[in-house]
Amino acid sequence: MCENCNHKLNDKYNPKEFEEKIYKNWEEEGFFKPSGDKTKESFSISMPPPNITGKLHMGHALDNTIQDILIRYKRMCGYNTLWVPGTDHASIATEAKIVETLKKQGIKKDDLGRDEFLKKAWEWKKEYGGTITHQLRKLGASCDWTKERFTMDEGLSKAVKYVFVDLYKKDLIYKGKRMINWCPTCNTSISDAEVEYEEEPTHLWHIKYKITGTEDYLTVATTRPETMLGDTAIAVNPKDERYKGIIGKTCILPIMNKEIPIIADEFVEMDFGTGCVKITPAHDMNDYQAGLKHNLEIIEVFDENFKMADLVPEYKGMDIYEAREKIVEKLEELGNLEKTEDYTHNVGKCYRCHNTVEPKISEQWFVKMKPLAEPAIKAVKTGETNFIPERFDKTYFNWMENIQDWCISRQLWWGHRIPAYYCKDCGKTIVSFEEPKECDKCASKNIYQDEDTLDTWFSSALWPFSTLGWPEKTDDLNTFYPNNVLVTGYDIIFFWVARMIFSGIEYMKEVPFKDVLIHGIIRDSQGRKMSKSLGNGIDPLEIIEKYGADALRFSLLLGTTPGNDIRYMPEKLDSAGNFANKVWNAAKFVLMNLEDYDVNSQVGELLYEDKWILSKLNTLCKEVALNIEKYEIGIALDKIYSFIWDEFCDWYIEIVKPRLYDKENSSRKTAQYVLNKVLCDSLKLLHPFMPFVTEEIYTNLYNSDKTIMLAKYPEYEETLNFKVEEENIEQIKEVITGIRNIRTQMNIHPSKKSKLIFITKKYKNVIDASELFIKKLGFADNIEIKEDNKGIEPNAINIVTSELEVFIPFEDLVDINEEIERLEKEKSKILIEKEKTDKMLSNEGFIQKAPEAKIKEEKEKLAKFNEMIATIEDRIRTIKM
RNA sequence: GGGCGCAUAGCUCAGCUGGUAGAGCAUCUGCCUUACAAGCAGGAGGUCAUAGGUUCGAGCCCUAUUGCGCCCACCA
Repeated sequence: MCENCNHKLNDKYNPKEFEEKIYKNWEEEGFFKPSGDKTKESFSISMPPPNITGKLHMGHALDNTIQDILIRYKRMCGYNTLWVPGTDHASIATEAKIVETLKKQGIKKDDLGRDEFLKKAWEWKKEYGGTITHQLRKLGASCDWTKERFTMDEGLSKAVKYVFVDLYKKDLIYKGKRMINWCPTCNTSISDAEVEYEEEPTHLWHIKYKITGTEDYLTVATTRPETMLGDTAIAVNPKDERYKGIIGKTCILPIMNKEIPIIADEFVEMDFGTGCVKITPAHDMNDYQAGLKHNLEIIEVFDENFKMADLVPEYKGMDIYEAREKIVEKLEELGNLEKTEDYTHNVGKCYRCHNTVEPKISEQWFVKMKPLAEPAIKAVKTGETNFIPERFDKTYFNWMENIQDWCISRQLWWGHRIPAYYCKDCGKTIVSFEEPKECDKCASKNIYQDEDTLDTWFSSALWPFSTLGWPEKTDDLNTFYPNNVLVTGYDIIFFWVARMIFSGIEYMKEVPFKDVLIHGIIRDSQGRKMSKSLGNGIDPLEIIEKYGADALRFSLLLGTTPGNDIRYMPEKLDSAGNFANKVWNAAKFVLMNLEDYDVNSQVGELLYEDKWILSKLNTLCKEVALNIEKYEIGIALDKIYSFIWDEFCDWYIEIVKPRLYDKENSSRKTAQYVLNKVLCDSLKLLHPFMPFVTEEIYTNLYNSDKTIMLAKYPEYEETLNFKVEEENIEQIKEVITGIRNIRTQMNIHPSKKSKLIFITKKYKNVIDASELFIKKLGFADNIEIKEDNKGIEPNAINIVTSELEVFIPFEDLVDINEEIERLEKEKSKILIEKEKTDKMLSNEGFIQKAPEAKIKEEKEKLAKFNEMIATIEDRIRTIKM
């Protein structure tokens, strides 16, 4: 211990006292920045940029804790690490938020005009856009804030423009009139991925259409009677015997009293409804396709605000549901409504506002997906990018292989404005990085820019390289692309992960990340999704306030597996807090006992227990590293937890106390050395998971060192592998547990000491060397070692373990008959175990086919059982004599 | 319609390439032992959803079934 160490840990673990201070210090010291050491391998992560409208929720806390653990671990391992933070402009969500804010001030978006609106938006961004990044600091995220980016900052906007122009030139972006999804609430087109389907109860209305020139009717079943005003055909399946005769004829569209053709198309399912479908090309994806195929007229039933258009004056201006009602009434009145059935179907909803989306024919910009998807599929197939857990590649393939062109234009103002310009005079479209001064066809200066902006995901698709300075050829790009891992939830594989993969391949000629670590979503204690409307969300900031960030992080990760949802139990926080407190107290103990310790002093010979704990620690180092490399974070944390609590605190510290309290003890310094080393390494191992407590303790213990963050992560060392001593101490532990067990059973107070008589030859040295702590932990005042059990009085308790035999002469406390009974019980327990082994070994198949090592192991076990049984039987006989 | 996940102690979950089940919380018993009562020591609690199969051996692999959940597709 350093001489100038005057620090003391406070009596109580109180994270509020140090978390903020520590984080500030880390950031100011620049510890989050890459080491810049080019001789070291690099390791990089791009943080999934949270929306600027957002505030930290449990999902962010989980996502960023995982990333922080990985980056802290790699940093301590000596890698040149970079974790790039940033935020996303989130076009739809933000625009909605700003519109809402303006509305409260009595201002309408359209009255303000585009430029003024954007001014307000940037003001809003400046004021609230940083909220979440400040909250991430509370969590302990060790990202390099000096490299923080925003999807709409200058550099990233440049990248977006560059990509748009380039894809256009490559003919991978085009503008066209298509049927797209339109959100009437957000007032913009959205992509297929942005539509969520929800089951909704509705009706199936059966409507009769009169076949022209006959008295016969066709019945059509529909969920959308209001769109019938725009019907331009009725379709049946060509194979349908029922309708064979009428294909090619016409029927009368009720209300409109219009003659429309009866056509045949394979897409009509014969066994659904009546087998007749009304075709409304303007308002249904399938109908639109059919309309194109059969050259049908496209009649829009709704106006641009999704109110009824002027097809029938009576309905003009009505909203969809009102019109539906009125039209059904009208049909009934006309006698065209055959029947109404209850029906449940899927309705498309906008993933942002959750209102029903409408299919709409509209001119939009699209990215041609097939050519981009192909190499992106290949990259995952060949393992250039791996999903963890693996099963998510199926989700990815399924989507990528069936992908449709991506609608990227949005009728919004907040976002990257599409770099397309139109000549008012000749109508030419000019897509260019710079705003053109004149039309390159007719030289007209009468040019205007496309009003639309790009899908927010268009810019985030470039995130892993645009944040590193692309399209400039930067040093960072060279060093940190591709990223090593992307950490995100399965809910944005389509939105983001897939799009980053094809963008990375297209522009960097290399996948953006090697691994994609997928985590689940956090649910409430009843398994429900956390949501604003349910009000069941848990605020991570409140938890940090109450329990500290370390406890929150711990509670989010202990016992979790990649890809699985987490049901969040607030009780987990108690155990997390208890653990932090445990570490704190252990450190306090070590500190108290190291006051007179000089780190530079000669270390004496290591005792059995010293080697035992060092060997355990050594194994732990190896396993934890392996687990983290495999992204088994929950397992790694569990191992560290049980090492610190069960091995170090419950055993080693207790074992070593007598040595420490005896200032004359020759091995006292060794104990101090081991305590110091084990605590120090444990803190380092734990640091990526619980950065704050570990830092607070570490810098207090070793105040010549500025931070634990940059300390070397403990590694496995062959010289610290003490298998024999490990086994020896495990045996002693078993005996001590046996002694405690008996004493509890017999209700003997700790203050009553006893004598312990060990029967062993093999363990004589171990017991001699361990006498001090065996006495303490075994409540003994005297230890005797004998080679056999001759002459032991009958009223002594006998404890038999696989390697050792111990007697506790409790004399008058022992009832001989009870002792016999107890020994018989012990014997039968072992017999049950022995039988299992017996059965295995007497199985010929086992002997023939099981691996040698396993057979040997079982044989040894059997021998051990036999020995134990013999020992117990011998004892019973002796007592009875 | 296609795909995926989950089902293990009272609760929430771990369980690696098959070797005979673990943790936290809760519960019971005894302890204020000078790091920690936010603690220590000890205990109880499981036909690993069901039925088959593969195997010397299955919580783990295969098949089927049941229940719960998710994703994709979109039959009006």
